[in-house]
Amino acid sequence: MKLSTRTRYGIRAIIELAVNHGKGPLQIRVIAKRQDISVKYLEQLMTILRSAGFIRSIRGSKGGYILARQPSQIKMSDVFDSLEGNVTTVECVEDENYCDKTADCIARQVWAQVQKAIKNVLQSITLQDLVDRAKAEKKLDYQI
Amino acid sequence: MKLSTRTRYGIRAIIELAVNHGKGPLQIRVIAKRQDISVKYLEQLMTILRSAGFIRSIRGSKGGYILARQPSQIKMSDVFDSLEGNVTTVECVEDENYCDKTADCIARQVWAQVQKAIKNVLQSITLQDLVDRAKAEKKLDYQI
DNA sequence: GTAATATACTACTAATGTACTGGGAATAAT
DNA sequence: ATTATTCCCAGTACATTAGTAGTATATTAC
Repeated sequence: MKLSTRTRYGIRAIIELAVNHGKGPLQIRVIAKRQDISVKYLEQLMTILRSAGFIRSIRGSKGGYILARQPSQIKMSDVFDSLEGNVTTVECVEDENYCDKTADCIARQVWAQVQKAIKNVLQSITLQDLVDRAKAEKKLDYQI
Repeated sequence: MKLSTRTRYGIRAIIELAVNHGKGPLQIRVIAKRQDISVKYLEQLMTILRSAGFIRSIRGSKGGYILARQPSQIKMSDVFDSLEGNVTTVECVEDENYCDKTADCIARQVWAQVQKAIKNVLQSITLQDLVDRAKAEKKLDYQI
Protein backbone atom coordinates (compact mmCIF):
# COMPACT_ATOMS: atom_id res chain seq x y z
CA MET A 1 0.00 0.00 0.00
CA LYS A 2 3.01 2.21 -0.29
CA LEU A 3 2.88 5.24 -2.50
CA SER A 4 5.11 5.28 -5.54
CA THR A 5 7.91 7.82 -5.60
CA ARG A 6 6.27 9.01 -8.79
CA THR A 7 3.34 10.25 -6.74
CA ARG A 8 5.40 11.45 -3.82
CA TYR A 9 7.88 13.37 -5.95
CA GLY A 10 5.15 14.70 -8.22
CA ILE A 11 3.15 16.06 -5.33
CA ARG A 12 6.20 17.65 -3.78
CA ALA A 13 7.06 19.26 -7.09
CA ILE A 14 3.63 20.75 -7.61
CA ILE A 15 3.64 22.03 -4.03
CA GLU A 16 6.84 23.87 -4.90
CA LEU A 17 5.09 25.45 -7.85
CA ALA A 18 2.13 26.37 -5.68
CA VAL A 19 4.32 28.07 -3.11
CA ASN A 20 6.11 29.85 -5.92
CA HIS A 21 2.84 30.84 -7.59
CA GLY A 22 2.90 34.35 -9.05
CA LYS A 23 6.66 34.61 -9.00
CA GLY A 24 7.34 33.42 -12.52
CA PRO A 25 8.46 30.07 -13.87
CA LEU A 26 10.38 27.61 -11.75
CA GLN A 27 12.93 25.34 -13.41
CA ILE A 28 13.06 21.60 -13.03
CA ARG A 29 16.65 21.96 -11.96
CA VAL A 30 15.64 24.13 -9.02
CA ILE A 31 12.78 21.92 -7.90
CA ALA A 32 14.93 18.82 -8.24
CA LYS A 33 17.62 20.32 -6.09
CA ARG A 34 15.26 21.57 -3.40
CA GLN A 35 13.41 18.30 -3.26
CA ASP A 36 16.41 16.08 -3.86
CA ILE A 37 14.97 14.37 -6.92
CA SER A 38 16.77 13.28 -10.08
CA VAL A 39 16.38 16.00 -12.72
CA LYS A 40 15.75 13.52 -15.51
CA TYR A 41 13.19 11.60 -13.51
CA LEU A 42 11.39 14.73 -12.40
CA GLU A 43 11.27 15.81 -16.03
CA GLN A 44 9.00 12.86 -16.71
CA LEU A 45 6.79 13.59 -13.74
CA MET A 46 6.38 17.17 -14.91
CA THR A 47 5.25 15.84 -18.27
CA ILE A 48 2.53 13.86 -16.50
CA LEU A 49 1.40 16.92 -14.57
CA ARG A 50 1.46 19.03 -17.71
CA SER A 51 -0.53 16.50 -19.72
CA ALA A 52 -3.08 16.43 -16.93
CA GLY A 53 -3.39 20.19 -17.20
CA PHE A 54 -2.19 21.19 -13.75
CA ILE A 55 0.96 22.93 -14.85
CA ARG A 56 2.13 24.86 -17.87
CA SER A 57 5.64 24.79 -19.29
CA ILE A 58 7.60 27.66 -20.70
CA ARG A 59 10.41 26.51 -22.93
CA GLY A 60 13.72 28.10 -23.59
CA SER A 61 15.89 30.38 -21.56
CA LYS A 62 14.22 31.83 -18.47
CA GLY A 63 11.60 29.15 -18.92
CA GLY A 64 10.34 26.61 -16.45
CA TYR A 65 7.00 25.59 -15.03
CA ILE A 66 4.08 27.45 -13.53
CA LEU A 67 0.69 26.33 -12.29
CA ALA A 68 -1.91 26.31 -15.04
CA ARG A 69 -4.65 27.31 -12.56
CA GLN A 70 -4.97 29.04 -9.24
CA PRO A 71 -3.73 26.89 -6.31
CA SER A 72 -7.24 27.04 -4.88
CA GLN A 73 -8.56 25.39 -8.04
CA ILE A 74 -6.29 22.35 -7.86
CA LYS A 75 -7.42 19.53 -5.62
CA MET A 76 -5.01 16.96 -4.28
CA SER A 77 -7.33 14.19 -5.36
CA ASP A 78 -6.97 15.20 -8.99
CA VAL A 79 -3.21 15.55 -8.85
CA PHE A 80 -2.99 12.24 -7.05
CA ASP A 81 -5.07 10.50 -9.67
CA SER A 82 -2.97 11.82 -12.51
CA LEU A 83 0.22 10.54 -10.92
CA GLU A 84 -0.88 7.33 -9.26
CA GLY A 85 -3.30 6.24 -11.93
CA ASN A 86 -6.24 6.49 -9.59
CA VAL A 87 -7.18 6.05 -5.96
CA THR A 88 -8.62 2.64 -6.69
CA THR A 89 -7.70 0.12 -4.02
CA VAL A 90 -9.21 -2.74 -6.01
CA GLU A 91 -10.64 -2.75 -9.51
CA CYS A 92 -14.04 -4.05 -8.51
CA VAL A 93 -14.87 -1.02 -6.37
CA GLU A 94 -15.16 1.09 -9.50
CA ASP A 95 -16.19 -1.62 -11.92
CA GLU A 96 -19.32 -3.45 -10.90
CA ASN A 97 -18.79 -6.08 -13.55
CA TYR A 98 -15.21 -6.81 -12.61
CA CYS A 99 -16.21 -10.17 -11.17
CA ASP A 100 -19.50 -12.00 -10.85
CA LYS A 101 -19.61 -11.73 -7.08
CA THR A 102 -19.37 -7.97 -6.61
CA ALA A 103 -22.93 -7.67 -5.43
CA ASP A 104 -22.33 -10.22 -2.67
CA CYS A 105 -18.73 -9.43 -1.90
CA ILE A 106 -18.22 -8.39 1.69
CA ALA A 107 -14.52 -7.71 1.14
CA ARG A 108 -15.39 -5.32 -1.66
CA GLN A 109 -17.49 -3.26 0.74
CA VAL A 110 -14.49 -2.84 3.00
CA TRP A 111 -12.30 -1.62 0.16
CA ALA A 112 -15.05 0.71 -0.98
CA GLN A 113 -15.13 2.25 2.49
CA VAL A 114 -11.37 2.63 2.53
CA GLN A 115 -11.31 4.16 -0.91
CA LYS A 116 -14.01 6.63 -0.04
CA ALA A 117 -12.12 7.68 3.07
CA ILE A 118 -8.98 8.33 1.04
CA LYS A 119 -10.88 10.29 -1.58
CA ASN A 120 -12.62 12.38 1.03
CA VAL A 121 -9.32 13.47 2.48
CA LEU A 122 -7.69 14.24 -0.84
CA GLN A 123 -10.72 16.03 -2.22
CA SER A 124 -10.82 18.26 0.81
CA ILE A 125 -7.31 19.59 0.24
CA THR A 126 -6.34 22.13 -2.41
CA LEU A 127 -2.87 23.36 -3.21
CA GLN A 128 -3.88 26.67 -1.68
CA ASP A 129 -4.54 24.91 1.62
CA LEU A 130 -1.02 23.57 1.56
CA VAL A 131 0.45 26.95 0.73
CA ASP A 132 -1.46 28.42 3.65
CA ARG A 133 -0.19 25.71 5.96
CA ALA A 134 3.37 26.28 4.86
CA LYS A 135 3.08 30.00 5.46
CA ALA A 136 1.23 29.67 8.73
CA GLU A 137 3.91 27.42 10.09
CA LYS A 138 6.60 29.73 8.79
CA LYS A 139 8.69 26.66 8.41
CA LEU A 140 9.10 26.82 4.70
CA ASP A 141 10.78 29.75 3.10
CA TYR A 142 10.65 29.35 -0.59
CA GLN A 143 11.55 33.00 -1.19
CA ILE A 144 15.19 32.17 -1.45
CA MET B 1 -2.04 2.57 -4.69
CA LYS B 2 -3.56 -0.73 -5.64
CA LEU B 3 -3.87 -3.43 -3.04
CA SER B 4 -1.77 -6.53 -3.54
CA THR B 5 -3.61 -9.75 -4.25
CA ARG B 6 -1.87 -11.02 -1.15
CA THR B 7 -3.97 -8.68 0.95
CA ARG B 8 -7.12 -9.12 -1.08
CA TYR B 9 -6.98 -12.90 -1.06
CA GLY B 10 -5.89 -13.04 2.55
CA ILE B 11 -8.80 -10.90 3.70
CA ARG B 12 -11.26 -12.93 1.67
CA ALA B 13 -9.86 -16.12 3.16
CA ILE B 14 -10.15 -14.94 6.73
CA ILE B 15 -13.69 -13.73 6.07
CA GLU B 16 -14.49 -17.28 4.98
CA LEU B 17 -13.13 -18.53 8.28
CA ALA B 18 -15.13 -15.93 10.17
CA VAL B 19 -18.37 -16.91 8.47
CA ASN B 20 -17.54 -20.55 9.16
CA HIS B 21 -16.65 -19.81 12.80
CA GLY B 22 -17.81 -22.51 15.21
CA LYS B 23 -18.34 -25.09 12.49
CA GLY B 24 -14.97 -26.80 12.68
CA PRO B 25 -11.87 -26.44 10.56
CA LEU B 26 -12.02 -25.24 6.98
CA GLN B 27 -9.51 -26.56 4.48
CA ILE B 28 -7.38 -24.45 2.19
CA ARG B 29 -8.71 -26.44 -0.72
CA VAL B 30 -12.27 -25.39 0.12
CA ILE B 31 -11.45 -21.73 0.63
CA ALA B 32 -9.37 -21.68 -2.53
CA LYS B 33 -12.20 -23.10 -4.56
CA ARG B 34 -14.84 -20.79 -3.14
CA GLN B 35 -12.68 -17.74 -3.58
CA ASP B 36 -11.04 -18.84 -6.81
CA ILE B 37 -7.49 -18.59 -5.50
CA SER B 38 -4.55 -20.88 -6.24
CA VAL B 39 -4.25 -23.46 -3.46
CA LYS B 40 -0.49 -23.18 -3.28
CA TYR B 41 -0.57 -19.42 -3.16
CA LEU B 42 -3.27 -19.34 -0.54
CA GLU B 43 -1.21 -21.76 1.52
CA GLN B 44 1.40 -19.06 1.92
CA LEU B 45 -1.13 -16.44 2.83
CA MET B 46 -2.54 -18.71 5.52
CA THR B 47 0.97 -19.04 6.92
CA ILE B 48 1.13 -15.26 7.22
CA LEU B 49 -2.21 -15.12 8.99
CA ARG B 50 -1.20 -17.96 11.29
CA SER B 51 2.14 -16.38 12.18
CA ALA B 52 0.28 -13.19 12.97
CA GLY B 53 -1.93 -15.13 15.38
CA PHE B 54 -5.30 -14.60 13.69
CA ILE B 55 -5.88 -18.20 12.67
CA ARG B 56 -4.93 -21.61 13.98
CA SER B 57 -4.09 -24.62 11.88
CA ILE B 58 -5.03 -28.22 12.49
CA ARG B 59 -2.79 -30.60 10.62
CA GLY B 60 -3.57 -34.00 9.24
CA SER B 61 -6.74 -35.56 8.02
CA LYS B 62 -9.90 -33.64 8.88
CA GLY B 63 -7.68 -30.72 9.62
CA GLY B 64 -7.82 -27.20 8.27
CA TYR B 65 -7.97 -23.69 9.67
CA ILE B 66 -10.06 -21.96 12.29
CA LEU B 67 -9.98 -18.48 13.75
CA ALA B 68 -7.67 -18.22 16.73
CA ARG B 69 -9.95 -15.65 18.39
CA GLN B 70 -13.56 -14.61 18.28
CA PRO B 71 -14.48 -12.70 15.09
CA SER B 72 -15.36 -9.72 17.26
CA GLN B 73 -11.81 -9.66 18.56
CA ILE B 74 -10.16 -9.44 15.16
CA LYS B 75 -9.91 -5.99 13.63
CA MET B 76 -9.47 -5.47 9.90
CA SER B 77 -6.65 -3.04 10.55
CA ASP B 78 -4.60 -5.77 12.21
CA VAL B 79 -5.24 -8.34 9.52
CA PHE B 80 -4.47 -5.76 6.87
CA ASP B 81 -1.19 -4.86 8.50
CA SER B 82 -0.09 -8.47 8.71
CA LEU B 83 -0.72 -9.03 5.01
CA GLU B 84 0.20 -5.71 3.48
CA GLY B 85 3.16 -5.00 5.70
CA ASN B 86 1.45 -1.99 7.18
CA VAL B 87 -0.90 0.81 6.28
CA THR B 88 2.03 3.15 5.77
CA THR B 89 1.59 5.31 2.71
CA VAL B 90 5.09 6.72 3.03
CA GLU B 91 7.86 5.77 5.45
CA CYS B 92 8.27 9.20 6.93
CA VAL B 93 4.76 9.31 8.36
CA GLU B 94 5.74 6.68 10.90
CA ASP B 95 9.43 7.46 11.13
CA GLU B 96 10.14 11.04 12.12
CA ASN B 97 13.80 10.65 11.31
CA TYR B 98 13.27 9.22 7.86
CA CYS B 99 14.47 12.43 6.29
CA ASP B 100 15.72 15.72 7.66
CA LYS B 101 12.73 17.68 6.47
CA THR B 102 9.89 15.80 8.12
CA ALA B 103 9.11 18.61 10.52
CA ASP B 104 8.65 21.05 7.64
CA CYS B 105 7.24 18.70 5.05
CA ILE B 106 3.83 19.75 3.87
CA ALA B 107 3.47 16.68 1.67
CA ARG B 108 4.08 14.46 4.65
CA GLN B 109 1.12 16.02 6.42
CA VAL B 110 -1.11 15.08 3.54
CA TRP B 111 0.02 11.47 3.62
CA ALA B 112 -0.43 11.42 7.38
CA GLN B 113 -4.02 12.54 6.94
CA VAL B 114 -4.65 9.89 4.30
CA GLN B 115 -3.07 7.20 6.40
CA LYS B 116 -5.11 8.14 9.43
CA ALA B 117 -8.30 8.03 7.41
CA ILE B 118 -7.50 4.52 6.18
CA LYS B 119 -6.65 3.34 9.67
CA ASN B 120 -9.83 4.80 11.09
CA VAL B 121 -11.92 2.82 8.66
CA LEU B 122 -10.07 -0.45 9.13
CA GLN B 123 -9.93 -0.14 12.90
CA SER B 124 -13.66 0.36 13.03
CA ILE B 125 -14.40 -2.96 11.33
CA THR B 126 -14.10 -6.37 12.99
CA LEU B 127 -14.62 -9.73 11.35
CA GLN B 128 -17.85 -10.03 13.32
CA ASP B 129 -19.14 -6.89 11.62
CA LEU B 130 -18.52 -8.50 8.26
CA VAL B 131 -20.21 -11.73 9.31
CA ASP B 132 -23.20 -9.70 10.43
CA ARG B 133 -23.30 -7.84 7.16
CA ALA B 134 -23.16 -11.07 5.21
CA LYS B 135 -26.01 -12.55 7.22
CA ALA B 136 -28.09 -9.38 7.20
CA GLU B 137 -27.91 -9.21 3.45
CA LYS B 138 -28.66 -12.93 3.17
CA LYS B 139 -26.55 -12.81 0.10
CA LEU B 140 -23.90 -15.18 1.27
CA ASP B 141 -24.78 -18.70 2.18
CA TYR B 142 -21.70 -20.40 3.41
CA GLN B 143 -23.69 -23.26 4.93
CA ILE B 144 -23.31 -25.30 1.78
C1' DG C 1 22.57 34.66 -36.01
C1' DT C 2 24.95 32.26 -32.53
C1' DA C 3 25.34 30.69 -27.91
C1' DA C 4 23.16 29.56 -23.81
C1' DT C 5 19.26 27.86 -21.37
C1' DA C 6 15.32 25.36 -20.95
C1' DT C 7 11.80 21.80 -21.87
C1' DA C 8 10.23 17.53 -25.03
C1' DC C 9 10.56 13.14 -26.52
C1' DT C 10 12.09 8.45 -27.04
C1' DA C 11 14.42 4.59 -25.61
C1' DC C 12 16.87 1.73 -22.66
C1' DT C 13 18.11 -0.62 -18.09
C1' DA C 14 18.71 -2.32 -13.32
C1' DA C 15 16.43 -3.55 -9.38
C1' DT C 16 12.57 -4.89 -6.99
C1' DG C 17 8.36 -7.02 -5.82
C1' DT C 18 4.42 -9.78 -6.92
C1' DA C 19 2.15 -13.77 -7.87
C1' DC C 20 2.60 -17.57 -8.49
C1' DT C 21 4.45 -23.07 -9.15
C1' DG C 22 6.67 -27.41 -7.48
C1' DG C 23 8.39 -30.91 -4.51
C1' DG C 24 8.64 -33.14 -0.64
C1' DA C 25 8.39 -33.48 4.70
C1' DA C 26 5.57 -33.61 8.88
C1' DT C 27 1.33 -34.66 11.17
C1' DA C 28 -3.07 -36.74 12.24
C1' DA C 29 -7.23 -39.71 11.44
C1' DT C 30 -8.95 -44.09 9.87
C1' DA D 1 -0.33 -48.45 6.10
C1' DT D 2 -3.06 -45.18 3.66
C1' DT D 3 -5.04 -40.99 3.05
C1' DA D 4 -5.70 -36.22 3.93
C1' DT D 5 -4.06 -32.33 5.35
C1' DT D 6 -0.75 -28.50 6.67
C1' DC D 7 4.36 -26.99 6.58
C1' DC D 8 8.50 -25.49 4.58
C1' DC D 9 11.75 -24.23 1.18
C1' DA D 10 13.05 -23.11 -3.31
C1' DG D 11 12.55 -21.37 -7.77
C1' DT D 12 10.52 -18.59 -11.70
C1' DA D 13 7.94 -15.47 -14.92
C1' DC D 14 6.19 -11.12 -15.26
C1' DA D 15 5.28 -6.37 -14.42
C1' DT D 16 6.38 -2.18 -12.42
C1' DT D 17 9.23 1.22 -10.68
C1' DA D 18 12.78 4.29 -10.67
C1' DG D 19 15.78 5.69 -12.79
C1' DT D 20 19.63 7.02 -16.93
C1' DA D 21 20.98 8.64 -21.58
C1' DG D 22 20.84 11.04 -25.71
C1' DT D 23 18.94 13.96 -28.94
C1' DA D 24 15.54 17.35 -30.62
C1' DT D 25 13.13 21.62 -30.10
C1' DA D 26 11.94 26.19 -28.42
C1' DT D 27 13.15 30.73 -26.46
C1' DT D 28 16.00 34.37 -24.76
C1' DA D 29 20.14 37.15 -24.57
C1' DC D 30 23.81 39.12 -26.75
